[in-house]
Amino acid sequence: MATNPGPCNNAAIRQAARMLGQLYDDALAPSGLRGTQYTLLYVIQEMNAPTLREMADQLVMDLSALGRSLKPLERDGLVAIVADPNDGRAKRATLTKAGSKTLKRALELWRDAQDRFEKAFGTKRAEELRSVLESLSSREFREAFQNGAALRK
Amino acid sequence: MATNPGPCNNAAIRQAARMLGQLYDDALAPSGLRGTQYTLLYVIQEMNAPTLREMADQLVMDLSALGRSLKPLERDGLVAIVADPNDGRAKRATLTKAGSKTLKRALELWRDAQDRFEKAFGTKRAEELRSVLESLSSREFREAFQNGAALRK
DNA sequence: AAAAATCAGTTGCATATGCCTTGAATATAT
DNA sequence: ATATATTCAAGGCATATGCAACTGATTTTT
Repeated sequence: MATNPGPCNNAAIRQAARMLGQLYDDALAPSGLRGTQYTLLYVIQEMNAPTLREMADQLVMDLSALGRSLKPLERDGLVAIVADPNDGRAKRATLTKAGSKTLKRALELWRDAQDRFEKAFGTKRAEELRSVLESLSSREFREAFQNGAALRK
Repeated sequence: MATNPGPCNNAAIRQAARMLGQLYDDALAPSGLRGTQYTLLYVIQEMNAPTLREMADQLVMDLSALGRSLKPLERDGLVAIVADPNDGRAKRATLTKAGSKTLKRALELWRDAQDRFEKAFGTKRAEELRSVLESLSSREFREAFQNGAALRK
């Protein structure tokens, strides 16, 4: 039974995130990227030069936090932040050649980690995990929680 | 379908943790505690003056990270770190009177948040969530992942 | 008992994140 | 066309976390 932080959903997810974060960080280490950085590069490629705002929304993260997280990647020449030609306020994140290359390399490591995850956790459970996490990250859930109301599916 | 950070388990759990963290932080705000701090106080009470090492193990977190997280609580007089009488190396975390009081107050806020969570997320789903998170945090899973093997259990 | 291996915490260094404020640019309302 | 509101990003400030190096204390070897 352990003195688990109570069945606190928040504590539980943070703990699991810390744990998994380390495993993925280790797996990606050869690429020089941390798990979070891999995600950033991936999203930049996927969204094709998104503005920081768009990226932050996509990742459900604070804009300033995102900006800071990109700094190390910029410094290391993997990401370039360029002004948006149509909106003087916006800036877009793009992958440099080195960034694309690093991402490509990291993708392989990531895939391997993902595979090991499925194997160790079980396909069924993994499916279940992603499913609940997706619900958690949804706007619907947040609103339902804030309203103290039930999730209307 | 959105450009979800790929079905990356790591990215997904971090995202969900960020989201939920904010909701719990908001809920606990009246007590002056962040979600993580609430957890620390709770664990200290639950484990009854644990050494930092014991706490760190329980929370599956880095010892130095724990030590630093306790600093603000110490500074604010909610937690006191005392030397272990039997082991010159160890230190134990204890709640001060103010700490207990704050925790008690926070507990109510937490319970409310937890309730809203169940209601918004659904009891069944909540159950599912805690179940997968617990598996994730287990030593067995970590080892299985690292060995690239399947979880024998 | 002396030397060697371990263990608990601390500190330096670095990333991850969030909130609030500020400045510049754009969009809206009048 | 102006004044006003909104939006994007940056900066200051603070917590959350991890790793590696280091010190002091305890345990294990020899």
